Amino acid sequence: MSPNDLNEPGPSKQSLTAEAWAAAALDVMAVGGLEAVAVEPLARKLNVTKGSFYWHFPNREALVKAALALWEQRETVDVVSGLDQEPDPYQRIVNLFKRANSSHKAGRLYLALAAATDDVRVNEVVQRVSARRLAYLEKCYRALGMGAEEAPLWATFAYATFIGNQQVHRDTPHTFPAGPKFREYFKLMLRTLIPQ
Amino acid sequence: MSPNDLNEPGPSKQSLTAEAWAAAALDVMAVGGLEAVAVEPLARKLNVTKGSFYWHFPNREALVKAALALWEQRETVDVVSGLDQEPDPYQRIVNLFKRANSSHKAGRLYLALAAATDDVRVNEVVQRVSARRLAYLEKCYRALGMGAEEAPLWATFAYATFIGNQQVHRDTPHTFPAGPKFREYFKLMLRTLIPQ
DNA sequence: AATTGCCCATACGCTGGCGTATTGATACAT
DNA sequence: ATGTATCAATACGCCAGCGTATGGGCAATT
Repeated sequence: MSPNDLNEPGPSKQSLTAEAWAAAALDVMAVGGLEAVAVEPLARKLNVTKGSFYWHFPNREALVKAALALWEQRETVDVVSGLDQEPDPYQRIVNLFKRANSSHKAGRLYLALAAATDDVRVNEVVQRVSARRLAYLEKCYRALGMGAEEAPLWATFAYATFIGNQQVHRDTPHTFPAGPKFREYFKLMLRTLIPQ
Repeated sequence: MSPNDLNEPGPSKQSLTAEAWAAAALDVMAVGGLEAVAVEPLARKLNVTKGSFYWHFPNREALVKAALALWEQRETVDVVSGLDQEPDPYQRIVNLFKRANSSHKAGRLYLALAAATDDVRVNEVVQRVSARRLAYLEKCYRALGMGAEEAPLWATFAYATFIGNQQVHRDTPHTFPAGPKFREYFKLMLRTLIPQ
């Protein structure tokens, strides 16, 4: 969303907002997981001290909550606004896949959050977001003329595949198809996962 | 592997071994991730003090290394020994899928490790294990008569799908197909991912 | 009986992150 | 100019986990 002008150089005498803290929390979460959302390290990264933090938030808990809320809102808005105006259901699924395989950062963030589902609050949010995505996919498949029996299965199948792609791409970047190979791979997935 | 007789009741006056510590480390890792591999909490769980731990290991680092080695060995042995004696390549892939969707614990463990790939040592091991699995899958597809161009793509596709299944199943257990639905889902994946 | 080696308990200091309390600085309003 | 609200710095105590040092129990050996 906001191209973060924080980090090293940061004069940026603009006062920090709570949302800026939440966004920064998501940033580090994408790299270091939930545990990386720590007050003092974050403050250092933002070139302030925790004195600032505890003005905006009562405690670390609140920051995590805010970050999760921000993430959920981003994801939900993304899905609903961007994609739903495409009339063709086939193209809608294609767009979903494109999006999933493009924004690296969002992918890493999802995986980081999904890895922290031992935390109850995280689990709730991840479940909601995943359920929404699944429901959306199912709707697409039904719009393609698929029955109420098959559609959920195909939706789960497709969703699992593109979550798995993010995972595999992150874990073994070397073996993951790249360049022209990727375009082939992409087409293969599409024609396999969208029966018509 | 070993049905852990540790935990609460534990009289078990058998002295602990380094491998027992490593196994316990993997256990907690499957639930709480890499950060959960902490010396003192683990010692409590094993009904000893860290005095024991620091006899077997020089430090936490060594424990993590040992746990990773144990995991890699388990995974590799699993893949090579159990599956490779099946002659039919089709059935081999089926067995792989069955295995992936059966042992919950192993799945959670993989996801936990994959989530900690910011740690260099973890990343190396995960990469090796994933690469081995992918290579194995590719060999299966080639044995099915697939060309050197297509086989890696299908292997990646299949691997991503069953990694994604573990992920989705963990993150949204409610929406994941269960019981008879799952058998349908399973068959759908098989006939889609194994062209013949 | 004494010794040696294996395995673990206890006690200690160190570090990093959490949360609080207090003070400081800048902007804006009056 | 002076006061007030907003945002941040500093200093403090607390806790949990890491690593060390040292000693204790309990075999097996001699």
